[in-house]
Order: sequence, then structure tokens, then C-alpha cells
Amino acid sequence: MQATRSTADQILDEGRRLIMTRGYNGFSYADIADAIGIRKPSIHHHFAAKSDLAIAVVEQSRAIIAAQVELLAEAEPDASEQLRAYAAYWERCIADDSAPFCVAAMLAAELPSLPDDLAVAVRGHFATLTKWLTRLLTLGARQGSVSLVRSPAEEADAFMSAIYGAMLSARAFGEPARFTTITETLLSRVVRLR
Amino acid sequence: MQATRSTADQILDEGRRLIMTRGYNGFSYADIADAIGIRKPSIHHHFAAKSDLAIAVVEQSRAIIAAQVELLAEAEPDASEQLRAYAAYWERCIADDSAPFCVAAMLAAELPSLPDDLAVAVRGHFATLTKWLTRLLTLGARQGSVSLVRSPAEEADAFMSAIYGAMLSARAFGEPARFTTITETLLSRVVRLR
DNA sequence: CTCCATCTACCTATCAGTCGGTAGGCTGCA
DNA sequence: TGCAGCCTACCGACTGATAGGTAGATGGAG
Repeated sequence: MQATRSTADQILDEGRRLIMTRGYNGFSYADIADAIGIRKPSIHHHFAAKSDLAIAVVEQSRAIIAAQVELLAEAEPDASEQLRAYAAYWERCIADDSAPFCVAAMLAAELPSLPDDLAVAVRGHFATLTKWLTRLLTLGARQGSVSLVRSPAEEADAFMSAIYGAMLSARAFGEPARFTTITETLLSRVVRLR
Repeated sequence: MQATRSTADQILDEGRRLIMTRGYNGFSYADIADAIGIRKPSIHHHFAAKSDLAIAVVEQSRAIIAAQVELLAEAEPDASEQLRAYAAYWERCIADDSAPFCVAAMLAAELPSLPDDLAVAVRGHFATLTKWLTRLLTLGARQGSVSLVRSPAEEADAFMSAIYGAMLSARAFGEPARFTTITETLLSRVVRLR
């Protein structure tokens, strides 16, 4: 274990930050080079093409989310609480500005202009996320802790959309707190009182 | 009235199309020049800077929406029906690919990297839209056609977020129909049955 | 003659990416 | 022990393409 992060990891971190704030078309290798104090060609040594870096960022995000989801399922058997925890996770990220936007959501908006292989990775995230949410809502309906007016799959899509829309609103108004208000409104419609 | 659109209008139209599909950082004056068959510097004659063009696109969109909203209020006094009509408007746009994404939503995602004057115009759209939706939901609650669990302002934010999130989902999955499914789920939660 | 839209020609800055090369660490072998 | 051979990480200098933007000439319409 080394004290400082590896160069590849630093590039990955800065790449994630830039994609979240400016989007794929809004940053360059020069930005990353300046930020971490190396020269531009050195980045190509670690990530041959810009799309390779973006794909690595997306895949890393997916791995982190998958791990979080698994951890969450073990720690909290109640589906509605898992739903809350998912929203709370994004709340924290947006409030402390560590992740003011979901990487995949940002890239989804830019999808029509992205390289094909990157687009595939982005679509993969959405497929995985809706699958998980669908399972979660199905479980919640069985447990009686969430109330659905539509099929679990349709409600999962609507829930995910609302979360990502809330991120957009928070950014549009420059008010991170807006995310919290919106998701609370959302949850108060879906989660059954006990 | 002339048979063909003015060059400025053609530039505006192509600019709107490009912002919707690729975002502000995803297109150039060269793209527009190619699309409408003029040289690049001719665009500068009509819109001095790229940000001026984008601002014009946003302002035009806001004017169109304002006119539509006014027309809608006259034609349909029921708030829940106006809400449905608003969703139906976007459904049509996304289904026929004439406007697969809201210009302001796309720009909102890119906000941190936009020129200041453009950012102001974008934020203006969101302020106007939430104000209208808040009024509409207040009216709906009074009429008894919509059911709110939170304040009209909070519900308006949540509704708007859900609509924009639905656009993102439709794009992420490459399925325009997804927008319809999601907004129907949304409306079924808000609009009271009679 | 004037004005306006458009043009050609050009600018500087930056883009992603390539090239040849170097510094230094590790490995295996004599 | 010493050294050859290879490796990773990084560099300066560069490429062709493209970015947004400018200057000044041209040509047609009122």
C-alpha cells in the first residue's frame, strides 16, 4: 500500500470529476494534465484514448454502485429503507459537492454524440440500475412497505427518472438542497407510512 | 411572408437541434454551416458569438413555451388536464423526434461549463417553469383534480424533475416510448380519478 | 450609392493523439 | 557481484484537424 494514489487512479478521479461537472465534450486531456501535474502525453500512456478513460470511469462507478447495493441489501432487509438509503447516498454526494451529478446521467444526456463503446457502457449502467430498483420495489410491495400503483418495472423507471431529474433541478437552481426536497416528496408518495 | 425561412431562422433551428442532441459543448459553427449550406463566418454575421446563438435559442424556446402555456390556460380550465397536456406535448416531441430533449434541460446539465450570460438565460427558464407549475398545482388542489401530499411548490419541483428525468431515461434506453410510460406513472400518482 | 448578406482568406488557440526518447526499477544470468 | 535486457512511467516536440472568431472584398437589391 503506497501513501499517494497511483497516477492512473489520479487521472481516473479527475476524469470523473470533470465528466460530472462539464460532461464528456466539456473537458480535455490538458485539463487533467494541469490538475494532477503531469504532461498530456503521459495520460495517453494510461488511457490510450479519451473514450477509454471515460469507459474506465463508468465501469468503476458501476462497480462501486454494485458493491454499495450489495452491502445495503445485507445491512437493511426492508426495501423502503433501502430506497431511502439510495436517495440519502445521493443527497450526501450532492450536498458536500463530492459528486454533484451522476456520471452516467451526464453521459446519458450526451449519448447521441458519444463514441459507440462509451455509449454501450453508459446504457449498461441504466439497465443494471432499473433491474435492481425493480427487484427492490417488487420486494417492497411484498413486504407492504411501499405502495405501487403500477407494475414494479414501471415504478422503478419512474423512481429512477425522478432521482436523476432531481439532480438536474439541483444543478439548474444551484441549490443542492433542492435534491433533498424533491426526493422527499417522491419518497412520501411511494413509501407507505407505518 | 417569404417562402423560405430567413438565414437567421435556419441557423436558430439548426442550433436548437444540435443543442438538443449534442449539447452546447458538442457542436460547432462548422456543423451549422454544413447543415444549412453557408460558410462558417456568415453565421457570425447573425450571431456574433456561439453563446449569443445559444442564448437566442433559449429565449425563443421560452417565448414558445410561454405562448403555449397561455393558449393552454384559455382552452382548458382544468388544472389536471393542463398537466396532462404539458406531458402530452413532450410525448409528441420525443416520439416524432422533432425535439428529443428539452434545450434548457440539456444546458442545465452542462451549466457549470457554460458562459455566464447563457447560464443566466437557462436558469430563467427553470424559474419560469416552476412558477407556472406551482400556480397550476395550487389551482388543481383547489379544483380537487390533483392530489398533493406536499406544498404546491414542492410538488411542482418534483413534477418538473420527473418530466426531465423521463426525458433522460428515454434517451438512455433509446426508447422514446419510455417517456410516455414514466409520465403516465407520474400522472397516475398526482391526478385524482373522477 | 449605399447597405447588407455573404463570401474568401486568414488568425490564434486548442483538440486528441503520435513520435522518439529518457530515467530508473526489476529480472535473470554469468 | 555486475551487467544486459526489458519494463513502466514519463517527457518535449510535434501532427493534422478543428475550435471560435476576424478582416476585408464582392455582389446584388433598393
